[in-house]
Amino acid sequence: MKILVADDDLDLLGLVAYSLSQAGYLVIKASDGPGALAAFDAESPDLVILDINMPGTSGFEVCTAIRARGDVPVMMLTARGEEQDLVKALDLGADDYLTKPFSPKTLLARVKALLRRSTAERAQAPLAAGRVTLDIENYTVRIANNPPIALTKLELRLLQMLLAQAGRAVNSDRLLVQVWGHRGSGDRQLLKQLVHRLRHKIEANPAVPQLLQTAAPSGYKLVVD
Amino acid sequence: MKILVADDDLDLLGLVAYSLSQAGYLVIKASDGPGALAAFDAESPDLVILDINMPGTSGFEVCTAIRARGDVPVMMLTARGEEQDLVKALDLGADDYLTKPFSPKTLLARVKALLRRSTAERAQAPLAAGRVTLDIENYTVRIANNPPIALTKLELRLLQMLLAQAGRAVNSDRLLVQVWGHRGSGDRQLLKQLVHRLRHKIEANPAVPQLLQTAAPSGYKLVVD
DNA sequence: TCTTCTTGTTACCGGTTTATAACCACGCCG
DNA sequence: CGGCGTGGTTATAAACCGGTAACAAGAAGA
Repeated sequence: MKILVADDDLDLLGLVAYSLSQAGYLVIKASDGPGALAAFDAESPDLVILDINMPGTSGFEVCTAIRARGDVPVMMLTARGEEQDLVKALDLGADDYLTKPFSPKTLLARVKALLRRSTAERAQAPLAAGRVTLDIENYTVRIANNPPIALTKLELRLLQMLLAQAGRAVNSDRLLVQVWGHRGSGDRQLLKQLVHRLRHKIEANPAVPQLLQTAAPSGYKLVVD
Repeated sequence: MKILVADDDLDLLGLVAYSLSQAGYLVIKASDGPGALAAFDAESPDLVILDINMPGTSGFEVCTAIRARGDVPVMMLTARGEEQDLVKALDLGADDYLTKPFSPKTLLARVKALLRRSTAERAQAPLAAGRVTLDIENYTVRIANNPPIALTKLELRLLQMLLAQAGRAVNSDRLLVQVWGHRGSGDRQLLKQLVHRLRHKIEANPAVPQLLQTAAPSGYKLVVD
């Protein structure tokens, strides 16, 4: 998870960045408004933390600009007792705010909550690579421009795993665990069957697979080109 | 918009309720945990404001119970300097919190932000989509220009959930939780029956559903054209 | 209280999906 | 050549799922 932090107070910036990176987040720093926007465009972070009081371009303007670009969650930082700011920030579309001073613990808790919420909202984007498009919601695949093909639960999961590593071979044991869970590990027959059925669905000629190919020495890969 | 407020401090409860109702919200009050849950089930509010420190059932427990029933936004109230509580509350799935004492202005700003976010998330779950119009007050649906059809409580909730995601498939487990709460989770038979009964009410030919269709491999969707 | 409507429970049917087993073809290596 | 491991295929059994019916339990209203 990538987090953009913008604050002109370099001490605070360093502290916030340190706390976040300790917690495993990748942090991008900016010390003014224009810098924050440039970094936003370059890095497309998953979350933005903005100080309201920055010289030049204020946090408000940056927030507005970010809102215009998409729905990345934005957290505003404000000095204590500036309720005006807070109301304005939330009206501009900020998702949360923190009043300085705050503890790293609080920061992390709020960041975590925001990220959880936003990833939960997305979650349902179609997964695609090359000519293969997977519609997880409707349990269908679409190859090139052909009509969508209905999939079963297991077929979907197998394709999902292969698509995530599109073009590269995925080990059989790994697939077994990912599709069936640990229960099925070691049972190659399950995978054989599933591949067989899936090929009959998605391949023009199942005997000579173009998409779902066998990869030596023990695995499969999805060729998407 | 309906807001449920639960606090054992009756002065504060009154103050909060007054501020909110002045702002045009419909307020339901509760002074303890069990009362809050009962009111929640009876009124299905759009937002819940919970004091953490209540005698008997704590705000945490109430919060957990509400999370289990759906994704209504929850705001927690906590006394200053209780960061443990705050972290715990957010981990339990609370969406926001306020530290006492707070001004009515702050309260309203946060409430507004939470409600805006949740309604945006729900993709403005309306009472109507395409030719299907749901009258929640009167427990009726209207299909195209036909006369309204009376619904039971469960039928209404099911339609409400499907209508909110009109056209898209909704997972059975999700429906079970949303309609029955966690109690019914895992019991597909309940859903089967409800769908069956509902189809007999709203479909011209229940055997070939045009509106309430089965979505592979485990869900239903409302087709509204 | 009695009656009616709603909801929950159990059972069964037919279809699909998944699991299990057996068999074949192929390449590898002694 | 012949065992052995691998992947592909076929066949069959078991599990699961959705739809339906019938009935019991519960809630609501007269």
